[in-house]
Amino acid sequence: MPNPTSRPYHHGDLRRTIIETAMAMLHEDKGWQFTLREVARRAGVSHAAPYKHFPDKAALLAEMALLGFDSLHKALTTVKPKKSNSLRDEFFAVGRAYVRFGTANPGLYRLMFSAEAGKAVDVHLSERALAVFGVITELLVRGQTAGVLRKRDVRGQAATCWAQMHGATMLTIESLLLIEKVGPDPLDAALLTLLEGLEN
Amino acid sequence: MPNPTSRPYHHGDLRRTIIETAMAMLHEDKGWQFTLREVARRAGVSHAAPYKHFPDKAALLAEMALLGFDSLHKALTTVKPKKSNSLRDEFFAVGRAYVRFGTANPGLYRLMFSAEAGKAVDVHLSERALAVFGVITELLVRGQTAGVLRKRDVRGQAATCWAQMHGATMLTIESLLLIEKVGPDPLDAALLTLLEGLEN
DNA sequence: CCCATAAGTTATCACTGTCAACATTGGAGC
DNA sequence: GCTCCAATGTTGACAGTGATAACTTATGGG
Repeated sequence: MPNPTSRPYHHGDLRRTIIETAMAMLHEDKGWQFTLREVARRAGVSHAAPYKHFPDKAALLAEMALLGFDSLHKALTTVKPKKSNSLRDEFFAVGRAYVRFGTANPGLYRLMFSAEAGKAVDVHLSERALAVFGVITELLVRGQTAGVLRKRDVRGQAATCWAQMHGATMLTIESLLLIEKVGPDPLDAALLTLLEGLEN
Repeated sequence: MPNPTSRPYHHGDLRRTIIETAMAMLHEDKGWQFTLREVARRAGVSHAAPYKHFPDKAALLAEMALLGFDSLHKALTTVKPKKSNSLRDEFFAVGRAYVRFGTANPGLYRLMFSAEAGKAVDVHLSERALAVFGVITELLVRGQTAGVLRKRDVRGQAATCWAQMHGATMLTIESLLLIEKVGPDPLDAALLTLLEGLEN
């Protein structure tokens, strides 16, 4: 007979719970300890239960990384510059949103670009990860057709922008771009310099 | 009596051997397994021997990261543009040297900017790590005084350059800047765009 | 020559990822 | 409504890891 005070034998939606618990742990970011057993413990489930939903620790991490790319993609596409419709404003808005996502979720962001997420290449080349690249590309294409940006290879430009944003994000996360060392607002300075290198 | 065929009880220079072995393992980069015990095994020493020279696994990693920064610093300072002395050439030479260092030593480079190297902040803020930042800054200052570069806050410019190079390096290491996806030479394109954003 | 101490070893602990064997349950088909 | 199966969860085990303690060896300054 089922004990009414204890949780039922079958959890019901353990897969989601595991991911959410793991995300929460990643968010706490305590020195990058991330044990599968601790996830199970926090989810109130035995240490082997996660293996019924993920073949591997790496599989769970890969799943989380992909969710991170989805989240980042949404953060970039839902950003709306306040009033002006100028490409410059949009460029800054997207850039700030990107870095803000990273600094708000440092553990997740690190995971997304870490080799730990299984065979990293597979994760990164996933459509969901490339969607982020697509947002930048689309923005640049519009800038080129509007005549605001120089007409160069747009993939190269997009790679440049991505590298700049990724670099700024990582250096911020790792506390390398300390404000007192590097000036008042390194991000805006970086975005401005980058934009001016792209503009006509 | 000492057995002449076996290694002597005291290794003699185990600290150096450990670091070199660990560096070699990092260079092989086989999926980022990095076991202290495996290091000891390869060094032909018992699994607890490294603890006589490093208090921690993190301490060894931190030491290696610092050596990496030294190495990167040397790579940047010893680069000599072939003939021309123009700042543009030097800028490209330094940028290429930076990314080349990262792609040539992906494991080490990842470690240098990874949170795993102990309290990462301490490592990064070390004088030896900031020396790399200094190389960029010095180059920019010269460019500004020569009137080639815009006279803006040089720390912000240096941060921008560092972020660009770091981002390009990481995206290359993680196989994200695939040539076929992104154009013929994303690095040169990025450096050119960056430079044009800095120039007068 | 002696012996304190640095430097290496073995043994052990708690913990992890992973797997196999077992237990429980919800639900599809009769 | 009953039965059985597959999905889901549990327990127990194994090898491998970081770390520490207790022990052993050799080296060099007095």
